[in-house]
Amino acid sequence: MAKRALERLSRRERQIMELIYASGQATATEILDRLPDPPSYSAVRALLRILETKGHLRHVVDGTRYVFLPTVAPDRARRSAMQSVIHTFFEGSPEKAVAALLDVSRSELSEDELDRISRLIENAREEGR
Amino acid sequence: MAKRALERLSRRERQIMELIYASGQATATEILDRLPDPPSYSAVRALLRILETKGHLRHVVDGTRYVFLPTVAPDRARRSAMQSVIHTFFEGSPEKAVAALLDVSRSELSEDELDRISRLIENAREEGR
DNA sequence: TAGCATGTGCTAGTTTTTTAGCATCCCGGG
DNA sequence: CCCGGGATGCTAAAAAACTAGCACATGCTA
Repeated sequence: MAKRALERLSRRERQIMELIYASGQATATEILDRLPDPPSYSAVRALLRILETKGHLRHVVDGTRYVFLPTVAPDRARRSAMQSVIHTFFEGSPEKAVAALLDVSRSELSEDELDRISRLIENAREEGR
Repeated sequence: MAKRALERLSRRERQIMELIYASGQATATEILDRLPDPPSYSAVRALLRILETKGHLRHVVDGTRYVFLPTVAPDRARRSAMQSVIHTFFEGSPEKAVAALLDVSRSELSEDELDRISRLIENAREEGR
């Protein structure tokens, strides 16, 4: 699957994929509820079918409904998304990205979280040796 | 300007905006060169005009050409993009986002950069007090 | 078991996006 | 001064995206 998959989707397709990534999985109704400028229910279902055809989604049956999931493993999707942001908005510089990240979430970061983040960096440092 | 501006753009519009964010500014020709599945030159120009009309871009004249720039300050755009990724892919957790970030850029992070990143976190910690 | 609520599949049609091509303008060289 | 290259503006039309609505299936409950 292409790395820049999200890039090639239409507006609605992308909105839907992002919703599903954000929640891990979703039914047509849930998506409809969360979609901005919500279209019709049918429209959502049509898009889900298209996304499934294109290979971006799969579904499992839950009683009478379909629950949709990304075909790409969450972990892969995350890395890919992060890499993409670093490239597009931070000139490829992880450092600048971290700065913005801290800046954006400053207010909600607890001491504990900062500790854990520090530790992540220590680990990275050690593995780099 | 809406925070989720990128969300509402069409496929091509978004591709172009991302290119321009990535390079800071660009001419029609440059964009054409970098666009995946490149359309015609005219098509690119039409899209640039639309983006300008919608208020996402502005241009300055450079000799005979137009150089296009985002109307949103880079800094704002960055934060907004980062926030968006954290929300969509990391359940709103900055910690998870940092983890992925380090993971993705591990190979290219020097000791120095890790130092500077550590310092960023120290600063955040102090300001939190 | 009939009726209702909630699902899905599909098709046809509208709307938006995307595209190409032509007319025009401006600059620099011959 | 006249021409060619390289820009832009605009419009019409092709292509893609998006949408609505109908037909049918399933489970629940009165």
